[in-house]
Amino acid sequence: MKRISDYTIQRLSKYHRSLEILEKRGINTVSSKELAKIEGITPSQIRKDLSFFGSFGKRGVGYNVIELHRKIHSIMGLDQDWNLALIGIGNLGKALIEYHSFVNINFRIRLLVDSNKKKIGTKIGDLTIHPLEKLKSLVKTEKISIAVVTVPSENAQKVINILSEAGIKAVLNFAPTTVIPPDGVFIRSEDTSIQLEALTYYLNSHNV
Amino acid sequence: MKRISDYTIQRLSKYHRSLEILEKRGINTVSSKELAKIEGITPSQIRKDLSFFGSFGKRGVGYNVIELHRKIHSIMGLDQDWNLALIGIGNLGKALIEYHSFVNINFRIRLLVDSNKKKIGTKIGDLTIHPLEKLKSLVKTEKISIAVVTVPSENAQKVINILSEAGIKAVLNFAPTTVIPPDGVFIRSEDTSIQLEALTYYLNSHNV
DNA sequence: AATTGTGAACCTCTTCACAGCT
DNA sequence: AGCTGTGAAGAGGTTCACAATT
Repeated sequence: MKRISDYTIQRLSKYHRSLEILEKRGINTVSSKELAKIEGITPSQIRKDLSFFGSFGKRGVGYNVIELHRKIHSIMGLDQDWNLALIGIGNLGKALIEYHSFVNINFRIRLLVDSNKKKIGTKIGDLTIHPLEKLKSLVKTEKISIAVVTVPSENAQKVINILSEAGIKAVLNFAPTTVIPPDGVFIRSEDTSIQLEALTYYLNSHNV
Repeated sequence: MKRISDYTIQRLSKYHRSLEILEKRGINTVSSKELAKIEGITPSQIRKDLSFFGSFGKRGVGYNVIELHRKIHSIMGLDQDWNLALIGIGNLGKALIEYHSFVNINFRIRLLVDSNKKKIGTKIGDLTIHPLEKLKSLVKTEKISIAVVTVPSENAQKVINILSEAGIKAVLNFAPTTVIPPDGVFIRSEDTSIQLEALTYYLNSHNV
């Protein structure tokens, strides 16, 4: 199959969420026009995105909400559950553990890791904090496939390299720094300060 | 001036951060090639990004680190401080208040707002939680220009519309839902579940 | 009559390649 | 000799427009 762009993938995830809401409201059918209105994009964009994966609609009618939801669910790899490791148990890490929306039905934090000796061995909920050295074996026993990295910026690259050696192929990075993906590792970053600075750029340039 | 793409703005923010680190290390000069290595992108990308704003380098030499840092600092609107309002004081909101990297030198949370009557009037640090109804007047007195929205998804659009009416032009949205920007309002979103689902998509499709 | 699915056109972003400076 | 700045080429993403289908 032709490589699908990242833009398409992120939009699919949004469609997935919107379809879930429509489904809960008992709506049976949605057209690309209606969904586009919800998403704030064009109908063609939606049709094009879906076309990479098949033909899910009925001409003259639209898409069956339940069917399309299920289809995207499967495309996104959500037919299975995913076990996460959280690396770096500071304020942000703790907030993520408690953050309700984060503990989605498909994602479960199964492993806590920190390098601070004072933290190692202590518990949060029913999870014990482990040292980085144990990562390789714990990744196997806990069947971890995604690591969430909330360590300080200066340690992020090093930690991600270690994760890669331990067999982790996907990382969600919260450290506000550029990290270079090791071979075969997917990294996505959430970087609040970049977002804020993008806003100040626009505010600043808009008032000139 | 020609409209600058969002990609360029986000990269400038990254260059800014890298230059800060180089500056602290006492490095005087950096070439586009060297900076590109740090950022994991091409040298032409960096030169092109900078070219939208002027010519800051010396041919045959490279860029003066301090000078380029200062220039980007100014482009990004960081010559001034920015006052933020935090709307929605749940777990995530509290984490953001405490999150050290968030309290950058240029950004300061000055106003807390929530709609829960039990929370209104209580304090976090030296800030009191105010009701949404007082927003309009408080935005003025506290000189707020950016709102950070950490309310539940179902309230996000409504809250953002109210923020817009109160004169807010820039929003950083953490609610995991699509929001349509009111006229003249810049919105940027951090959406952890989209990032995670992008990762599961890649993990899933990579193993086929 | 309405809406999908899609090739083609269009637009935007990235990379190339080289003239111009230091 | 080395590196920037930039027009042109290339790659990639979005929108158009219309035939196909219900």
